[in-house]
Amino acid sequence: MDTSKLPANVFDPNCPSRVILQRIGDKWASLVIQVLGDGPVRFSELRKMVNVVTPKVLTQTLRTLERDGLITRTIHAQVPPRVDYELTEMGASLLEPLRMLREWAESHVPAILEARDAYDEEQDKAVLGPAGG
Amino acid sequence: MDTSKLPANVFDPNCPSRVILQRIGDKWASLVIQVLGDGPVRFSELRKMVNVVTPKVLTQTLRTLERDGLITRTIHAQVPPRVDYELTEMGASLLEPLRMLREWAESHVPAILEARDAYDEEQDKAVLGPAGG
DNA sequence: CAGGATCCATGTAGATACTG
DNA sequence: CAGTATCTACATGGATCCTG
Repeated sequence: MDTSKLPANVFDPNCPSRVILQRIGDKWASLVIQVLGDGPVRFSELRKMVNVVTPKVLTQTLRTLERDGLITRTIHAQVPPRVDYELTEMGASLLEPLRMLREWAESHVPAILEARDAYDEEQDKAVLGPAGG
Repeated sequence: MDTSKLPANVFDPNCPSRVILQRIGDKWASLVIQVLGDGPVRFSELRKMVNVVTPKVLTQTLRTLERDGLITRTIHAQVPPRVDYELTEMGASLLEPLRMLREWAESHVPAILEARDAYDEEQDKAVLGPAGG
């Protein structure tokens, strides 16, 4: 495949654009981004919104996002401590494609569930044999 | 959480729409879908396009996609054997959101790389200490 | 409040060898 | 050609405990 004309190409295993797609599939990253879409949120608020994530994992997620320039981390030197996370411009620009994907996902849930059901039934029949039903 | 009014919600850990997002981030799934965007492709062709995937992993990916109703698997009873994979209508409908995401990813690669560089430099400085530079 | 450190469970990818 | 079976390696997520 000739990819010399392209600045980036997901089909190239060495291309960083690959990791971006995987960032979207990250269990928490895309959720965090969407939560931050409404404005800055502090750590504890973030935890409440995604509900069941441990601080370690949330921190990991946030650091990765920060490193990639998608969010900023602002420390308020106060008592009690307060740290706000906010989308950067680049992070905000991801909101739209992400929203489309989320809408696709949410709207196709029933169809996918049906497909799975049908598939699993076929598999069961096959395992039981043609005379098993 | 009361989600009775919603058909689906990515913020609910129990909602299947979550796994869809992760399917997008799957190392091979989204690539396969995009390859199949041009029409049916057989197993060996698929392997060549994504190049480095082992048959086991590719099969796994394809089965999952098939189970979710995103692709179909057609066996041609011939010698040599031939199996074609093809997008379903639903699978094809994922092409658009996926393409947008891919474009976002590919176009933002430089900015992200820069952000990482900057971030890593800051970290190094912090580790060395204020008098270390 | 906002994490860091440590240990553990799991899932997913890959290597390798074999089959219809 | 198109897979399946088995084993291994590593990344990711989570539980628990501790700190500025």
